[in-house]
Amino acid sequence: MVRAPCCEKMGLKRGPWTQEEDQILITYINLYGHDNWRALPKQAGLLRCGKSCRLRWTNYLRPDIKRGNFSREEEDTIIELHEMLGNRWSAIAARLPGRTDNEIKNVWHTHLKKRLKQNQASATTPVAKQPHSLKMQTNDHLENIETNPITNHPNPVEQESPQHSSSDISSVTTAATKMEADDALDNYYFPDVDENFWCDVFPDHDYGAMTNGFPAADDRVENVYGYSSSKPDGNGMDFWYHLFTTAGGLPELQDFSM
DNA sequence: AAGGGGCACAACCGCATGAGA
DNA sequence: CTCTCATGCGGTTGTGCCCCT
Repeated sequence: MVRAPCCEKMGLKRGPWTQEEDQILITYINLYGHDNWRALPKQAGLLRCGKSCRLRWTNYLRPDIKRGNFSREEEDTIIELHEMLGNRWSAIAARLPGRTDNEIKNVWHTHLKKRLKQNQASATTPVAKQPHSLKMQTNDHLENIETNPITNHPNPVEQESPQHSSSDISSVTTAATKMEADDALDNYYFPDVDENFWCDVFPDHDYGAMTNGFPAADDRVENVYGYSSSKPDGNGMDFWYHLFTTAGGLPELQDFSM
């Protein structure tokens, strides 16, 4: 398979984005969408490669991105999903509205891995209960093939989870495992996000609802997920509460509670 | 006050994969 | 069916900031 050249590096800018570049990209995408990332920078007048523009948009500029620290609930969710999916950050991100795969990847490497280590350490103490999230780091993890605690279906996914070591996360996840993980997750109710959600050009009249030049995406997000992002908790965790309760709950989560 | 180390986050790199010609 | 292109994805790196000594 011949790989397309990443970008013609001649004369293209790299490194951190400036506010001006951000604004140009936002304005262009709001007006014309991003049907063709490769052509986008040229048409928008940016000295960046399309890949760089896409990354900047998806990881930072997208209007629905939830900024700020991860809540404890979100972290717990990431840990649970990571158990099931391994290092499939995009799949995990798809289940965390407003969070990007890059963000989740970063928080995993900086916070959660550490936290799992600590849990693992405490789990080695005689009284400590074995945290659910550490099951895969032990040699007796094969027992977990029996039953997925969430789906109550036989599920080898956990067994295959690459998270064999919290300090050395392998990215080895077989295709079969991925499919099985997906099957397991398919038993959940995860609201689908229409592909067009990200591709839609914000119509001109939406500019009236823009704040500081950014389109107000809350309504769109609410419509897509069916949960209000403006609810008092502000975390959208109602969604996860609903998910976990309908799935029979995740008693293991208490292991991470404060 | 200075500087060294660690942390957090943004961005880049390269491979995988799907779509279309 | 094969080839090429565009994009998605995960791993890795670069850099700025903060804290500790």
